[in-house]
Amino acid sequence: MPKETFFRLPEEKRRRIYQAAVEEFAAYRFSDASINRMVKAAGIPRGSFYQYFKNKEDLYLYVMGEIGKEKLKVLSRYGPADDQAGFFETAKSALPAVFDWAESHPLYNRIGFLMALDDSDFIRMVMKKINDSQPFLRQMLKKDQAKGLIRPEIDTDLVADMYLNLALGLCRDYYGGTPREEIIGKVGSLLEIICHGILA
Amino acid sequence: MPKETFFRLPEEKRRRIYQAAVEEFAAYRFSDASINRMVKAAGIPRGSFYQYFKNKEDLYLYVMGEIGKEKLKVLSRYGPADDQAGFFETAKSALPAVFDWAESHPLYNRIGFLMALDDSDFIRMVMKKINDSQPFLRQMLKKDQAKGLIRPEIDTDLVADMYLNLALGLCRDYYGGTPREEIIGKVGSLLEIICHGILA
DNA sequence: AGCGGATATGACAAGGGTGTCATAAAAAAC
DNA sequence: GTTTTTTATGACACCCTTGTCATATCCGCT
Repeated sequence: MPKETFFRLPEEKRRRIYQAAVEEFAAYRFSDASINRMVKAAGIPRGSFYQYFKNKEDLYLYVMGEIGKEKLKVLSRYGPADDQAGFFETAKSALPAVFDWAESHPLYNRIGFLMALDDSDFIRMVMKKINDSQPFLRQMLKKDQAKGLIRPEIDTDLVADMYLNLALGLCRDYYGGTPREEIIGKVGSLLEIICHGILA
Repeated sequence: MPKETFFRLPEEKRRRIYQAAVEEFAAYRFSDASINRMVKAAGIPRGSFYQYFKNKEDLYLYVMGEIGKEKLKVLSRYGPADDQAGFFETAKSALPAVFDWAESHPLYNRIGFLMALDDSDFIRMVMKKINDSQPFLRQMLKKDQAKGLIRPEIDTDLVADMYLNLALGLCRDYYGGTPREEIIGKVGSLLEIICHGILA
């Protein structure tokens, strides 16, 4: 949690600092991010930073919190998913929304991606917390299986991990320069394969 | 390539340096590895290192070369895979060999794993070189498709990427503490799902 | 105007990293 | 034994990082 002083700052300055932090964390993994660079970009003296935040971890958690808020706001605009829709329809229909999110918040998206490349204890902890707070995917698969849509011997949690892993790989391709159209095509193909692979 | 001086070194010292380098690269990604730590572990003065190697990149490439040699030696012991065997049988039957390799060369394996967490240009280049030199998996899938074992509309290169990505994820689980038996079970299930997903 | 708390600031300490270089020592050649 | 070549070595210069702290400045209140 940032210190009180930070929230008492004039709006403009606070935004400047936030922006610089986001850019730093989108350019470097948490472990490689530098407060020196960040304060320079924000145009504040180094000492001030420690007046606003306890340390780098504190800043990171604050940024993650803001990203979470924004994500919730955007996703809620897409309305609650059809309660009866299965995993595949949901995954497919959510694709545009996911891409819209990624392309309208490229920096936020990059921060999320870079988390997967960081093996520090701190980031592991953060990722675990985020994962535990988003069990939608897993529940949806379990529901589909209960309905008999998915073969009973399939481990749905494994499928969820599979999907998330593959998504991460595609995300990497995306940052490697593969164009959006191609990625969308690949996601479709992957879903198709998994679909064929687990359906009853 | 190390400098001539390095190869003229007494066997014992050379091995000591190599061992320290392997341990350093298995403990830290290339970008985070420190020559300071390495020379300390090897018990040689800092200046000597630069007498043997041009820089960290030079050392890394040398280690990778040695690992490659060792891998080739071990894999060739398992004999050439049946030329008629398809992707799934091969992948399944190769599982023990892969695990044996990983468990008998834990440090080498860790180095390979850590490469995937490094996004420096240098490591990207190294990974690309390694990937391009091992097209077995891709060719095998194409052959299966030509035989009509795999549906014609499937993009086999995508399947190869899929498999490699998933393997990487499981590797991560492995280092996260998931026991060998569980991983093997998961690999089997994943192969099963992909199999069902792409077979004709 | 004067006081006091909040804020701003850059120097500082202490640690890390890399690569170079002059010199010392050892080895080899003569 | 002297000269030449090879190797060994740690100090050095320069870069970076984080977190602290004494001091300066600002701002609101009396």
